[in-house]
Parts: sequence; structure tokens; C-alpha cells
Amino acid sequence: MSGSAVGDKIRKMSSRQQIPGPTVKRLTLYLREVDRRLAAGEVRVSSRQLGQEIGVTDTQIRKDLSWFGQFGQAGVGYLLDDLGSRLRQILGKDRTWKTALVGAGRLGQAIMSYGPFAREGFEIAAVFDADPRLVGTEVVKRRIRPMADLDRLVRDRDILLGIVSVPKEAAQVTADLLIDAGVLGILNFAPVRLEVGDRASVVTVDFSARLEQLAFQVSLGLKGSIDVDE
Amino acid sequence: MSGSAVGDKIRKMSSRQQIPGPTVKRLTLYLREVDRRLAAGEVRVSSRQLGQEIGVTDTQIRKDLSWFGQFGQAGVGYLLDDLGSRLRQILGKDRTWKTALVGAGRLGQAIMSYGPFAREGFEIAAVFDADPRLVGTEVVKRRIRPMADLDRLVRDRDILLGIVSVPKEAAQVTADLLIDAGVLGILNFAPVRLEVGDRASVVTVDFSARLEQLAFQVSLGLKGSIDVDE
DNA sequence: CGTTGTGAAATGATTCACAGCT
DNA sequence: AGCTGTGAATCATTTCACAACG
Repeated sequence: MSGSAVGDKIRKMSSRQQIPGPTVKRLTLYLREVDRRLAAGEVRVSSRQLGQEIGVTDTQIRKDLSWFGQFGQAGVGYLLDDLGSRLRQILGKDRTWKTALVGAGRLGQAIMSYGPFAREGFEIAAVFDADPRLVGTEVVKRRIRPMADLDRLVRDRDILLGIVSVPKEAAQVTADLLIDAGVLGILNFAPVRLEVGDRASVVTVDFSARLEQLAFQVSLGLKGSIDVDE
Repeated sequence: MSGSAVGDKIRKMSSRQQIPGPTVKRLTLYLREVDRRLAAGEVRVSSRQLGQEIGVTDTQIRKDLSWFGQFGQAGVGYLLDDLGSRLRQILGKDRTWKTALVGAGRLGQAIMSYGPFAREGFEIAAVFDADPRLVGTEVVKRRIRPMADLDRLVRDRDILLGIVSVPKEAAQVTADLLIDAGVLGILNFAPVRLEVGDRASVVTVDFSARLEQLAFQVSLGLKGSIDVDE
């Protein structure tokens, strides 16, 4: 029964139903809340209870989950344990993602020491920097490699994700290097749009754009966390 | 006509037409591209040219701008200079936003030294930390203040925005302190939903949620920057 | 002409309403 | 009774199509 359930999920996913972007963003929140409740020793939740905490309606949660098959027990709710592992599977968190970090400046250092990254299946398997003064030194307990080693190390270590925390001028070249070395996804912290065609997926985290959005909301006088979002 | 155009905008904005969230997010990108072209010495753009660079359709841009009145010259396009200052005004970037940073760990330090913040109208007017070992020291050329001084300093210096870069356990308390001291907007880096009611606006930047979204895309095999977003 | 600004149409996401399971 | 899963309805956003303009 559990075997065929996994099969359902995979079949549905590979039939290339397009999962809505907003749904994906929420999935992460669901998993977090599920883990929190599991850690608290709880066993079951209803979609309403789950949503309460994270500001999402019960219908929304059920609709989101329905993209991936059947999860719950009608009349009862969801088994946290089960829901957790299905979500982890969907989000690709049932494996370890080897990640290359490029740019070991203050932002890179912050990322290296950011708890959640290290803990939740994202292993920073190599760190690179173009600054010769940094190369060879240890930062946050990690040896910094020269850019020249990037291609070889990414290949040898089967690294699939890249984190770009270099100045914006260097972001595009860095992305190209990573992709040429075989990386499939890039988390970009530079405030630029990376042009990658269909060679990889990109997700950008843009601090200053967000601060601007905040300033806009405040200056409109729109109090209230209208769009906590993410 | 230009005087009344500004009037139109303000009237439209205060008549509380609800500006769509996605529009606000794009406005920031438009301003960036406009500034880039201004710096390159250009004088005019059409919506199509503007969109090319940042991956947005011309219609989308015109629709977005139309929320704020008339901007362009039919048959010609937009005057970069004019468009830039209108966008700056809309986004609240025609003033300096005094900001309090709470949490001077590595992430806080990265934020302090993040160029765009400092340059684009966001002044970090005070930095706080709960760690007594940090308080009183200088980090990235800024003196770290104790939490006990937060309320007084935020009031005295007319600080309107707060940046929360503390561990997630401390995020909610920190937000409450900031709001009680009069802050109207919070940029939250902790991976939790802040409960602020209608007392302030919140925008959250959640690194690990984003990495998860990336892992999801990659594991789905969805190559291509489907959702560069932000 | 080429380009803006905008109603109208199309697409996408959320909420509603309820059938069906436990 | 309580709750899930989902088609149908509503609401939001994007795209289309075109009139008006310089």
C-alpha cells in the first residue's frame, strides 16, 4: 500500500501537471509546521489546524496537496509522520543536495553559518572565491578554493546546486561557470536577472528589492502584513 | 500638465485602489533598469525595450504603470529621467528611510556591508544585539547597542523600519519591541511568520525556503528559469 | 508609423460547496 | 459528526486588441 502510494505520486508528477508556483512556496511552510508538531510529539493534524498557525485556509492546503495524490484520512485528518515524509519527498528533501558556494565574502559567510542550510539536507560541498587573499584560507571552518578548481571539483563531487553570493557584476559569469560544470539549480543572491535559458533553474533572493517593497507598503500607509509572502 | 499629473497619482493612490502585489514587486525591477539606462546615458525607452532586459512583457509594464497615472508619450516611449523620478516617488525612495538592525551576527554583518542597502536610501541608523560580548564593540564600523537602548534610540532617531536578523526563537519578541518603539515596517530574515496584526507591515526573506523551492524545481526536472521571480 | 493606455477576453489561483469516507 | 478531496464558482492577474496620440 505504501509502495503504490509512492507510485501514484511519481506518476502524477511525471505526467507533467504544472504545479502552481504559489503552491510550491506554501509546501515548504507546511513541512516546517509538520516538523514542528512532530517534534512536539503530536500525531495527527487536520488541514484547518495546520493552516491556523501559518495563515493559510484549510481548503488551500487540501487543494495544494491534491496535486500530489491522496494524503489524509477523511474524517480524521493527516498523520503527521506520513504527511511529513510525503512532503519531504515532493520537495526533494529525502536526499542530500550537494551545493557549491561561490563568493565567500560576508554574505557567503553568513550563508555558510546559516543553521537551516546545513541541517536540512543541503551540504555545502565546496566554497570558491576569486579573491586570491581568501583562497587557501579557512572561513567558517571551510577551505576556500580558487575559481580555477570550480569545474573539476563540481564534477568530481557530483554537486548539483550552486549558490551565487558574488558582486552583481560577476554573477552571470559565475552562473555560466557553474552550469557548464553540471549544476542544475542556482540560488542567486545578486540583484540581477541571470540568463540561463533552459540549462538550469534559478531562484533569486533579492534583499534590496524586498526592502523597497516594504518601504512602498509603509509609505502607502498600508499597515498590516498584507503580503507576508515569500 | 505635469503638476496635475502628480496630483492624479496621489489622488489615485489615496483613493485606495488596491495595487496588486505582483505589480509592486516588478516596480522595483523597472526602477533598477531605468537607473541602469540613465547611467548609460540613454534618454528614452519604450515599454518593450524596458521589458526585454528584465523578462516582462511590454503590456505588463504599461498595465503596471497605469495604476499610477500617465507616464509616457504615445508614439515615443518614456523619458527615463521622468519615469525614474516617478518610480522613486511611488516606491518611497524619494526620502531616506532610517532603519534599525537587530542582530549583529554574520547575517547582520552581511546586511550592514551590503552595498545596495547603504546606497539606495536606507540608512542603518542603529544596530542592536542581545549578546553582551558584542555590545559596545564595533562591527563593520558600527557600534553595537544593547537591546535595552532599543526603544529610546528608535524613538529619538525617528527610525521607521526594522531589520530582524536574529535567531528564529527571538524573532517575534524582537518584532514586538520594534513595533512598540514605533517602527512601521519590518524586514524579517528569520524563517518564521511574524504576528503583527495591523500594527506594521512585514516582508520576510527566507533563504532556506527558497533553496527548497529550487531543490523542488530541480528534482521535478523542470529545467529553465520558470520562476525567476522574487 | 510606433507607442501608450485601457477596456475586454483569457488565463490562473483561491474559495465555495458538497459528495463520500471513516 | 468530522474531515478530506474536488468540481464549479469567484476572484485576481495577465494578455489581447485596438483607439487615441505625437
